[in-house]
Amino acid sequence: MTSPPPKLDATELIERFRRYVRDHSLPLTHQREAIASALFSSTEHLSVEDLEAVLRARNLHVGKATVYRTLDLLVTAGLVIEHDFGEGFRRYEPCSATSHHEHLVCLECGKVVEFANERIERMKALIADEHGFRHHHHRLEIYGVCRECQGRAGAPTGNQTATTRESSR
Amino acid sequence: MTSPPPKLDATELIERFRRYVRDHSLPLTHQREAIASALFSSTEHLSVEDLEAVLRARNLHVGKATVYRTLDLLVTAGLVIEHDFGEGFRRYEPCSATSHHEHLVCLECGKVVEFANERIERMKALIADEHGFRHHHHRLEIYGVCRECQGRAGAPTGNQTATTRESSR
DNA sequence: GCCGGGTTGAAACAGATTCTCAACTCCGGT
DNA sequence: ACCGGAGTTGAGAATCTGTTTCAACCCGGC
Repeated sequence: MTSPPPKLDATELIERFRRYVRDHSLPLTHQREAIASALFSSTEHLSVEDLEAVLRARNLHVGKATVYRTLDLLVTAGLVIEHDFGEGFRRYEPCSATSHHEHLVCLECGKVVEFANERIERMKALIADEHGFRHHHHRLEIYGVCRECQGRAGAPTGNQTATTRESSR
Repeated sequence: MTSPPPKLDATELIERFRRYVRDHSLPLTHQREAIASALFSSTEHLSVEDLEAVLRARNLHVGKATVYRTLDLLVTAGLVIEHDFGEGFRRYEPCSATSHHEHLVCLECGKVVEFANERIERMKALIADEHGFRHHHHRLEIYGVCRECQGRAGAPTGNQTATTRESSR
């Protein structure tokens, strides 16, 4: 009922990206490859800041405008999913093999766990129907404290997953 | 199964706010009353911009810093709920009598319809459990096109509810 | 190798929210 | 009613994410 969704691997995604770019007669620039590869090589939900860190670690300099533009392209191509967890900025996730999944977000360490639930899927369609809405997409996030963080209970936060950062907003 | 949630009325909420402020030995300023009263008198999901418009219409000048600070106070007091519908800014809603409800958001006109669903409520608790999360809160929004907007199909948008505004982000 | 359209990047810009800090207001004690 | 001090206010500056601008540059077809 809830299962860990396997990801398409990075090379497969890169390949699809190349195909997409080619098929749309867009130039395949170094920057685009660098950004796509950096994002696809991660299984986290990366923010632009995270992504820039990865690029920097690889000694690549890419302007932020290009990062944003390429992310938009990847989203349009359907290879990347954009998330807004209410932190004041967006996160990007390589498109997984499983059609749709929801997120559990840890309020302490920022960890994000994915889950899929067929029943919720059906229910949201039903509810949209009931209210005369043509369903387009939805967003379900459960916020709480993960098992590990419950361990060091009440600890005044501190550590952060690769995916995370102190979110004030 | 899904029902229109009745709101606590404005005077009740104002009263609670006064009590909260008093009990915490905070000064009850004109600005605070003005902001609370403006927000409580609406059943919409107001943005700060909306709220400032209401205040302006009442011929009250309140600095935006104060608006934000008072909203934080109201949220902390548990009298107002903060929402982020991914528009790039937040909306605020007077705390309703019904414990919890979700939102249907129209992508065309920005209308927000509320609904409550006991089954989803139970399910999200279950799922958090399954993954070892101590559930804190969640967020479920269904985005689609409302009946009215389906009527003038494909119309390039345009009209907006009181609650809304063009959202680019 | 040449050309032209699409891309890039630095910097300016935009919108929401927060911070700064001097002036001011609330309110309890007198 | 008056004082004093703690907390609040507001104008503007600052911050932060994200977008736009535009001249220089790169990709890919010829």
